[in-house]
Amino acid sequence: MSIIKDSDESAERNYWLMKSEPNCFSLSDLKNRPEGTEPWDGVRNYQARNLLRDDIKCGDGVLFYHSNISQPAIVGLAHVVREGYPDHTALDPGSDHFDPRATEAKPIWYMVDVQYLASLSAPITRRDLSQHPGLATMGVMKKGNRLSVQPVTQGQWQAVLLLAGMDDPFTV
DNA sequence: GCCAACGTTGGC
DNA sequence: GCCAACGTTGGC
Repeated sequence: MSIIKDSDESAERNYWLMKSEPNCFSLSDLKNRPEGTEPWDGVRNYQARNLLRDDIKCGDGVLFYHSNISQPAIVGLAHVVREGYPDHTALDPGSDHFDPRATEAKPIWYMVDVQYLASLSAPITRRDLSQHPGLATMGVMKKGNRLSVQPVTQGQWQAVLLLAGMDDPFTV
């Protein structure tokens, strides 16, 4: 929530960073989905669940981050096209993300749908981030941080786009 | 492959 | 409610 008074709707937009292991689900996997859209399922962490269920809204911007590889990096942009709804993979005994405690009435786990927007012409690596004063403080850079969905400030979002040499997809 | 950091579980 | 044990994440 911005404290700066602004009648522009863009002031309502929030920004997030979402991690994915590209061996599991990469940015190009997202791009190749129908409509470039995919449910962000399988999150099994309560802090991230709360964000998915309560805070992440349609139209929010997403930095797509590849983790657990030799060069972890922000690789692209996405946006939220459907707000928090029950993650049905928790109910599926055949799913890797099955949770026997989850029921239709009490789903426990939630997800959002994200849609591909753009790939960065060059990934922004952790080294790049660490050398940028405005980005070195990002949550993803903190040692031991393993939140797979985490908030990003508008300033960080803009700094990433500036570094990437891209126009903000949300500005006209 | 190593290992530090973290979240969760479960005994008490 | 405490806390040790454990499993997982994820950078390096």
